[in-house]
Amino acid sequence: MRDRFFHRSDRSQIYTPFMESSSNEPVIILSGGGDFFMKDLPGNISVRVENGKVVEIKLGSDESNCPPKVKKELEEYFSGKRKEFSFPVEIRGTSFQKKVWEEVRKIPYGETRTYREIAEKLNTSPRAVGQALAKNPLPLYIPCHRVVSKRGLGGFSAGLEWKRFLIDLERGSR
DNA sequence: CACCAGTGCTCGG
DNA sequence: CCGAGCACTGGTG
Repeated sequence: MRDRFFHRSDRSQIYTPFMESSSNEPVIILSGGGDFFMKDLPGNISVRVENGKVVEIKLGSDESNCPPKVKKELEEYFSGKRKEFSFPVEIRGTSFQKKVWEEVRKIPYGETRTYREIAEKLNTSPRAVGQALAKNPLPLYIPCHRVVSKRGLGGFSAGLEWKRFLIDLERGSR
């Protein structure tokens, strides 16, 4: 059986069975494309898989073809039926970034914390937390949209529209 | 050393 | 109450 996965540089087909790849080749799996997900998402999404694990989720990317397991979980999440993900991931970052991301993963669905609150738990500064979150390779899975500034929303790499959307989604007002 | 997805403070509307 | 300016912050390349 052949699936269609893509190199970042070269979008020609490469075959790698999802979750079973033995090669070390970086593989890109893309999703989105119009009605692939719910119609009112702020944008499409792409997912990158290497050696059977999701290593990058990109909001606002407009390509196509996502592994079925991941697609299913994302669609459930976006329709409000799923609160956590079970697909395999590999989290890549510095040790500090991993600490921040781990802490952020503890924030319950539908709740938010401030950058300062996260910083205090880790004995660091809000600024450093923001900087680590800006590098989050797995938005949604590492729910950085649940971290807001003390006054307003704070920032979001994929755009504040996404951040608002995700917070509203989890609040159930959607 | 110069960036930053932050925060608290101080002014002036 | 709001916004602009400013100092301070701590990890990163």
